[in-house]
Amino acid sequence: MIIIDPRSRTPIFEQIKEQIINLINIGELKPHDKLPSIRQLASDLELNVNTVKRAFQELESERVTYSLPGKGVFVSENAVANQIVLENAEAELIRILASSKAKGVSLDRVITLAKTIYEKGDNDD
Amino acid sequence: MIIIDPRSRTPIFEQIKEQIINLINIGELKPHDKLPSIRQLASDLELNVNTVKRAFQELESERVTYSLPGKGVFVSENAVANQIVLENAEAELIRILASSKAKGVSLDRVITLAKTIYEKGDNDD
DNA sequence: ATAACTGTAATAGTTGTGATATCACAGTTG
DNA sequence: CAACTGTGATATCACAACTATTACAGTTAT
Repeated sequence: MIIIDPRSRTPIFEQIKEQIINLINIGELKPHDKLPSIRQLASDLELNVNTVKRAFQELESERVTYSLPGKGVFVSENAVANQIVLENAEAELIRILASSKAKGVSLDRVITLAKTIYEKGDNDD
Repeated sequence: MIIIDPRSRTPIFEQIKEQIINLINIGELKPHDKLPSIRQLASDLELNVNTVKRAFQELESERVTYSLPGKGVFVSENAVANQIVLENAEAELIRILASSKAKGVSLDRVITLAKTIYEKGDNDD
């Protein structure tokens, strides 16, 4: 369900967040679906509970999920294309785009790269 | 010449690198131009010498500059649109684009943001 | 009610990184 | 020689990511 790359510069808790959000966006997870338990996921991914907890905590603070102590963590009603997530993603993207421009990456090149990434994979047909 | 934002999440040494590279790309700094001395720049920006040193060190390892101990640091002959810098910038951009996609940012939105950023400012006519 | 699950909380320790503060060394220039 | 330049090394601080461990409280099924 979720794959972690320990060697990535992207923090593990971020990878978890990202993949859960993606699963929601592609419809693999639907509103009110139950996520794997923090302990179970930590065990499966061979991570510490705190790491998974942090990912889930941030997802909840961004209104992607809600948690019921004792029961589990669930996908929020309005989780698809979540506004807070979108805004954060765009803010980061804008930073990197400005940096790319400063470093000499052309606009055409940016668009080419974007199209390449968006075209490949993750079809749900 | 260079402006540092201490509150940015981008490390200071990265900000220095980026702005020097940008100055080179827009022609403000030309090959064999002398950069301000490490100590001078550190003093001007109210930073530690080591922080500036690190920026300059990485610029040199990326062949953007070369240093002559006792004389100073200078812009490399082939510094414009430097290959190593470009590749690093693109690698980071690709990561963020993949992340943006996962988080639900549309391709159209990416292109719009890119165009906005690339259109404004920094003209050298 | 007890066992086995769930999320939550707190503390401590490790590692890596960004940044500072200092001191020392060596080459260059006036 | 004095004053500049880059270089090197060390120590220290702060913060972030991650792990380890222990504990507490709500839920569910037997």
